[in-house]
Amino acid sequence: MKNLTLKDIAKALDISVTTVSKALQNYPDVSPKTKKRVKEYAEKVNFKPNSFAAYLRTHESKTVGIVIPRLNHYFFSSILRGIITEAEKHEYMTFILCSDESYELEKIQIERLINKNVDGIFLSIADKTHDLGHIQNIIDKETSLVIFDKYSKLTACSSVVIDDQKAAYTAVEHLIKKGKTKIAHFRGPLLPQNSIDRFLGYRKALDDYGLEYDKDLVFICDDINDTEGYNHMQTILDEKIEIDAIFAVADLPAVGAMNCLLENNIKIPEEVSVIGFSNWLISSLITPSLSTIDQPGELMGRKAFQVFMNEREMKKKKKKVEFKKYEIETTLIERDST
Amino acid sequence: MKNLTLKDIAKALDISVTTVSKALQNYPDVSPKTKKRVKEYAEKVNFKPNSFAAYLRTHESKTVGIVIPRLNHYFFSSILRGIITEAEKHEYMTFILCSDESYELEKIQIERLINKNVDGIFLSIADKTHDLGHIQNIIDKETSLVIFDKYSKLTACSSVVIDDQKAAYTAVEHLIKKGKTKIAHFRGPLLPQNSIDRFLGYRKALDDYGLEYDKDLVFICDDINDTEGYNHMQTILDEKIEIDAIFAVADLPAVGAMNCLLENNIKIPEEVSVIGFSNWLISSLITPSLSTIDQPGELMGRKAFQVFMNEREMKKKKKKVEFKKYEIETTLIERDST
DNA sequence: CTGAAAGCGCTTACAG
DNA sequence: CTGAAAGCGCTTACAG
Repeated sequence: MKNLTLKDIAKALDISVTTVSKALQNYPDVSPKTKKRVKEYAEKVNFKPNSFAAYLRTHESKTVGIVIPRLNHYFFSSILRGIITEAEKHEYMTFILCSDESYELEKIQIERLINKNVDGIFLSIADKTHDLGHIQNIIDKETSLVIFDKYSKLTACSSVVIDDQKAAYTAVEHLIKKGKTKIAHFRGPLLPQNSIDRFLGYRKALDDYGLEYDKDLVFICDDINDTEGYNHMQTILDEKIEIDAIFAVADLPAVGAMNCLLENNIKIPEEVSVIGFSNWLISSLITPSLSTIDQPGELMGRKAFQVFMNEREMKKKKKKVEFKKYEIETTLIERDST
Repeated sequence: MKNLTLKDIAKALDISVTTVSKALQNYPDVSPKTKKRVKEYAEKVNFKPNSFAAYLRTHESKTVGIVIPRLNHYFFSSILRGIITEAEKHEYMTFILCSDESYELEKIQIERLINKNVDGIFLSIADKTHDLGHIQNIIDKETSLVIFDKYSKLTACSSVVIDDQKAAYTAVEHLIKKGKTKIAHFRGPLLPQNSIDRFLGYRKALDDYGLEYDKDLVFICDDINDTEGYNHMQTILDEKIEIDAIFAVADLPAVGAMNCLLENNIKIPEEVSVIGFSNWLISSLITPSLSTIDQPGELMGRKAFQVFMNEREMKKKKKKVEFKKYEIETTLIERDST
């Protein structure tokens, strides 16, 4: 079944292609009568203009792309959901690509999106990304860019993030208020800003409450998964490091740590409290349920798309776009592990 | 920064646009010398042909679309990963849309994809889909279609699925071999073929091992989540229905049931064994860890894309495409809950 | 208010 | 082996 074209409609109604095109786009210089005829007919035959042909003239592809570091990841899936849902409302389609936390792959994926002429790119910078030239590249083309989750001070674009430092502070403060004094931190890798910020929030809470910072209580998770949490906890036990609480950079390492504690019959939260970060589905389903910081992914995704749309409108009106850092609120979720 | 065009290259090398185009596509009627010049230059300036313009001639968009019922869903995320990874290898880009298990939305999403001129659509039919007219619609256009996860006998297309009946049989057989005789089934909704098949596998295992089927031990999960599993288990306790095992249609209801059992201090697996289905990440992380059926999503996704590519090749060679049902192997994963 | 014409950036049948 | 020309399906400046 061949797709209908403007030409087909023009022929059927015995008017010109030009008039059909203008009528469908509501040009003011088409008579109401003609407009009505055209629109009714187009509706009847379910005509949709070919987006590829339209692009060639308008340079709008009505397409955006997302690059995320992980695909099978609760938080990023929530973000996807937010972006896609909002995109649909505005008749946008969304390409998904994954960087696998690799700098090289991230570069390639961005290039792919640029070559597909997307109108905008949504990016969460990979953990291993140490250089932002490829991101500058997006900005140099006329493609819009919105960064989410991972913030970077260095790029000329808007970002939708949370206040990681504040959120981490809240988590650690919560542990302190529960009477904990020897709080370990399972932190993320060294490069990404959010793992740095969560670490800083941890330190600040210790400082503010007069607890001494002990670098031997900080463990790095290079991959943010349960195994790393488990292993770090095992190390703590093996080396008899004294702790009474853990603040983990994310829920999975927290869950890993809890499983190690459970296997060793260490009581949670009485002997060791554990708090995670992100509020993955799993955190409410395990026993004991995991206290955590809720990081509203879907909301962040929606916001990111809205920012993109606004900036696009501004550009179309030739107004100057001001880049902003949008911060989404997080909440402390108290459960049984603290 | 304007994008380069064939024209720019032609001008730079002082040859015609035609020759540039042919050289880049390795036409045999271009001299090796010219080819080399063109290719080297194109490489140097990082030229990529505009895919929208190319589409207008070739009617290949190098774009596919996926419609899944759930976005934040471990199994579907694995499938996404499989399809996207394979698509990338073949220079395809992937649109993601979500039907939210709704028939109406599924219809709309498919129409959207068709209007974006995707070369192929990958679909897991929504639970609420009761009519397949919109799917026939894809087939009527020249768009390729591959169905995955949810199988339907009625559509003229290939599908990549598991043998749900056999997999369910294996799960229930496992419970029986552990000495369980009063096995409840938390089944999925009535419509989708896979929830029917898992139910049939359950019944067949009971039959084969001489256990009587008792319809009062079958509970329907309309939404396949933990809450439904929890609630059904609560009902069983409230109504003092005697069971010694549960086979759940998926991991989440199994986890919900386990949480209800734990709260009531009922020993797993001694008093009640629980087995799930799918092998979500969570099943290995909870305590006790959940036995389940591994359903290799990423593999299914890869296979689905390969099927699409093969059928596309066939079509290009004007050969007849034969639709097949590809079955991916599942494995029983024994853990602590059985 | 309507429409002929140019052009977006490609591909390819055809002529030389 | 090379290139002029037509055409994919739109949009829009321009003429009438």
